[in-house]
Amino acid sequence: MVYRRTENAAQRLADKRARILKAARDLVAEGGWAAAQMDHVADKAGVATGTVYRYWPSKTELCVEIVATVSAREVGIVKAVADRKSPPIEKLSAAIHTFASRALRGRRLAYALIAEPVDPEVEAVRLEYRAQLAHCFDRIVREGIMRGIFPRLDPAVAAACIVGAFMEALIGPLAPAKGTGSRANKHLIEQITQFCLRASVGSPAGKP
Amino acid sequence: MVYRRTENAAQRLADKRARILKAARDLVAEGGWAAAQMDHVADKAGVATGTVYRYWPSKTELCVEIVATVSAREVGIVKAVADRKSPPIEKLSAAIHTFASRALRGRRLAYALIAEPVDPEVEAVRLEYRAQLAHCFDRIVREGIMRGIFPRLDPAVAAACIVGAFMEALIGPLAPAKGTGSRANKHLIEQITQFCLRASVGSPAGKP
DNA sequence: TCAAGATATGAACTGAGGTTCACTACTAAA
DNA sequence: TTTAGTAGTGAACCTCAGTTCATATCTTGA
Repeated sequence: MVYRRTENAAQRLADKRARILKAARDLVAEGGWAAAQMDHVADKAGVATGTVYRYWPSKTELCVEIVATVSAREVGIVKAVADRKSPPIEKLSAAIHTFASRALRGRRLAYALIAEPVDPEVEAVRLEYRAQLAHCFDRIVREGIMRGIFPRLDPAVAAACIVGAFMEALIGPLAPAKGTGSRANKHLIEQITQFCLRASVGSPAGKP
Repeated sequence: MVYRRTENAAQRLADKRARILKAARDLVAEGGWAAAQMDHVADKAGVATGTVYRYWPSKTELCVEIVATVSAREVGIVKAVADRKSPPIEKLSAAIHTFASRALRGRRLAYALIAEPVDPEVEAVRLEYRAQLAHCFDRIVREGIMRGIFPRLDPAVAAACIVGAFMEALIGPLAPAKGTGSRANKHLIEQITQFCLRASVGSPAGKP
């Protein structure tokens, strides 16, 4: 046997996989999926093209992993907000606010994950992400209706509208891209939150 | 000179261009941009691949024309609603309703035009379309605010939210695709309209 | 019917990007 | 210091889709 056959072997392999994954993720964050060409990924990771294929079986699987890891994190955060014991209105506000500020920090990546189509296999994971995100809002809306706080709207449609609204306003091509200042971002997030709250509750932040 | 050099010559050319354009548009409507490969377009139009290039200089220009013609029609319709002399609330409701029912009729095409990215040149036209669509809503919201009917929301953000909301709920991948029945569609459109109205006005259809 | 230009054809070309593989360089046990 | 096995390399390969062009076919005025 050669090379150390210790627990480190597996560790080293995982590290390298992660390094390549990070390189690819960074490229997507900079220029979307189009920027994540395999030779660029290799360059960014500081290895040769062929080496990438020692750690990832195909570009598709690499992309799937990017979507899976990043979206698991984001959904987890929003889900945590939805699981709180506070009133639905507060939860809705917090969930939108949380997601929005995080998405704004990495607009390009958020856009790639949410809106930019890719090949079918990656697309499937991406849609799962969107569905989970919508599901978080669906639950909040249901709770609000059950408690008689929200009007009788269709929770599924409302959830889709909420996701669509902040996606478009935040990271969509119509989003006011100029206002990259933190002040402008704050305003943007507040406006979006108000919009969605008013749509769900009938008045912003529960103040009628 | 050969072939009739009458006013018909130009007409025949225009007809053929249009026939190819329609073939391409139909393909996009069926399977999105990916389905609009040049040889498929040629097949659909009943000509050879090379013939397509006698009438269209490149795939890009063909796609640009698809986006331009279809979106000009849709924006025109929504704009007409926004230009009416009726109260902002009614206009907003009508604009969403109009756009939504039309988009539902051709979901795949609407999705391709609104959400599916393509190559940069086509993208530019596509963004112009979205911007014009948002602009219609921007104007309605502004008018509502000026008249003191709508709360003081940022019209640009609200417009983006409205467009995003109904896009996502109507034709986005999260849209309830199963409910293709006209009853389900009616419900969907109503819910979306209510959502956006409540968000802008504070109560659905102006009934507080 | 014929000539000449217009129109149509589709096989071949081209470039981009994902993938492979014969080869080199390295590591560590013997 | 071998040496067997592992990691790394990058040029070559393959596929796919857009584009071209030499050739064939058609149309109309003479």
